[in-house]
Amino acid sequence: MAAKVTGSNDETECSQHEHVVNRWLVDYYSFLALNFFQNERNDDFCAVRNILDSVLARPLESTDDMPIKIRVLQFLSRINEGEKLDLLFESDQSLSPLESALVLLENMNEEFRIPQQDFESACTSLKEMIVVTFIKKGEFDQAKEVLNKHFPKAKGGKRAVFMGLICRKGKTHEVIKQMSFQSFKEEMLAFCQGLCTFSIPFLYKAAKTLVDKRLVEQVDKTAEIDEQDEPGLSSTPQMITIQFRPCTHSIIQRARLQAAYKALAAGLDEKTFAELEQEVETEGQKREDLCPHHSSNGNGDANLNSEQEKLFQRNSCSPMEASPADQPPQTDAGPQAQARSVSKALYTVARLVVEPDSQPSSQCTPAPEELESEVGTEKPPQTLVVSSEKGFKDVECPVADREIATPTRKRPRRTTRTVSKASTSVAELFTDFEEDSPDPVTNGKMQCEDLDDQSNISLRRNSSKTTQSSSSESEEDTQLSSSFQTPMQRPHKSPSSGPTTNVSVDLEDICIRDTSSDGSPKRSLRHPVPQKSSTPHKDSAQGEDPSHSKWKMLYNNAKESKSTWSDEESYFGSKRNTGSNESTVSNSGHKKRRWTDSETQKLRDGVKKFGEGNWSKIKAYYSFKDRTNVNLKDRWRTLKKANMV
DNA sequence: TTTCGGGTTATAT
DNA sequence: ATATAACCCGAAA
Repeated sequence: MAAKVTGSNDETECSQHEHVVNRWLVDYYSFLALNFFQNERNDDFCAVRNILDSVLARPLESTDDMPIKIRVLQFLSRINEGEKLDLLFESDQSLSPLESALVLLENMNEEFRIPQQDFESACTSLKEMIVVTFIKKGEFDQAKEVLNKHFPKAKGGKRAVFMGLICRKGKTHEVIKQMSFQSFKEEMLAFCQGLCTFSIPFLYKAAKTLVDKRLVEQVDKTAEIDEQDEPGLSSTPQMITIQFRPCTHSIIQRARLQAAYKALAAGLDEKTFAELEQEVETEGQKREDLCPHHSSNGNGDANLNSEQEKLFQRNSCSPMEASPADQPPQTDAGPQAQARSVSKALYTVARLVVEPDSQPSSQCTPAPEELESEVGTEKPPQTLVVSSEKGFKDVECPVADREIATPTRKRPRRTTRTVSKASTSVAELFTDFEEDSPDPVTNGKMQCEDLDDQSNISLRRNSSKTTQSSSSESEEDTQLSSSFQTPMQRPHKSPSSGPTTNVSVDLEDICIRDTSSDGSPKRSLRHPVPQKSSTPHKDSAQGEDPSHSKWKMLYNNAKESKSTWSDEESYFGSKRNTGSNESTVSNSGHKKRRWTDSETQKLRDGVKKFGEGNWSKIKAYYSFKDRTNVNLKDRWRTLKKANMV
């Protein structure tokens, strides 16, 4: 807040605003994307994903769970295109969408704390689906390759079945029939929902509130209009509170409007105010027609009305406006202020949208805080009317009940506030929404029906996870950052940067560091090896892409928010622990980081390409997150020892 | 500076 | 408590 206040600078303020708004947008579209994925609305999912790419290219505030959400969406994007083997998410390696998803999954496992069992399960399903997909498409050579790669040794009956099919070039088998891609997608979705909660976004709630409000107003309007029409009013109108109910066409406003109109139209012979009004009414009616709910029974839903009224009363404006914008996500100003200011930097840098390379690094600072969670409150489901869009509908339904979603946030401070909505001022209202979120309970509900079960579960996990995730992120960046399709480039290594970073590798490094609070973008992220993006591209398309950059940014932001800055390293502990040890994490030091399959595979490829012992070359060519030459060497030694090479 | 190999330590079982 | 993967450190090239 401080920042805001001080914000003498318009520019600064604007950029800050943009960060906030973009955060809302990301939240909102992430939510929408998940719903589309869930409802099998492929086109809508892709469209929203593209929007997200664009928004992510802009500076924005991050929240604790934003990084994982982004990762999740990237992951789901790949899953969604899983059967399209011609799509490439990673430029370099021609990985199929599902292989790309696997890489992302492994990175997520490192960056966030994912319950090991869930991870293993998802991983296995994904690996099997990779093989099955190749088999179904008749790509037996690739199927064999991935089978050997991911299921090196015996792994039960399925491996044998797959191998049998591959050998005889058969595409059908009971086992394969049972593995429908649809159920696989559902499984992956369930897994993702366990990783983070896509609570009802602020914008959604705000829109809903507005819609509801309109309904109510209409009702009121009809009632009140009569009164207002009276001529007398016009005289004193102004004083009246503009504030109350302004946004809508409330009566009061009308009076003001009339006065204003008279003044402005004084010498003209345009329509009289009354005529004008008439037109408006006509329009209004038309509108009503469109929305049966409201019009038909003015007061129709009691629920709605009452609730909305509350909102309205407090808010003078449409909810949207009033909302949270102001509130910084977190409660206290202190940190926030910082965050925001930082973001500014982002602003500038960030935009690089166009060029993937440019990366702003860091920047965005995150505001940790929170998200607003909730405006919620509204209950009436019906609001739908307004939303003509299908998309919304889907969303709405679930939501309708209550929302409140509060994601888990990890952020510390926050005064505990109870969520009472009753709070008075508008501002508070929003504030509450945003901050409070603590109620997990409510959260769950938002998800669509199918998910419900899961959602509960997910919530819990999330909470723990998200937290972790925040701190952890290391590798992911890579992914995010890289996301997008870029086909080409490998990493260039950037000029050598310090020892640590070096190589082109991953953004992760970068990101993490970036996060370091300073905000100075030190490392630019380059996209090294591009890995995947959310948006696939066939080859042709490449053109734009801001996508990755955005993802990266997000990432960065997100990370930053977390905190860890200080640490230089990326993961603070992260890794995978199964959970228990945070202590370890906390240690400044590093803990041991287990090698992922993808890393191991890169190492194998590297040795194959450059020969054993040329660790520095291998490290420079491939992106290894936070591995030193010696680490590579040691890993190779381990592999040899285990006869895995 | 990079690589190697022995020793140490964190982690999973 | 044990086995082992991951990591550290000093020496050598």
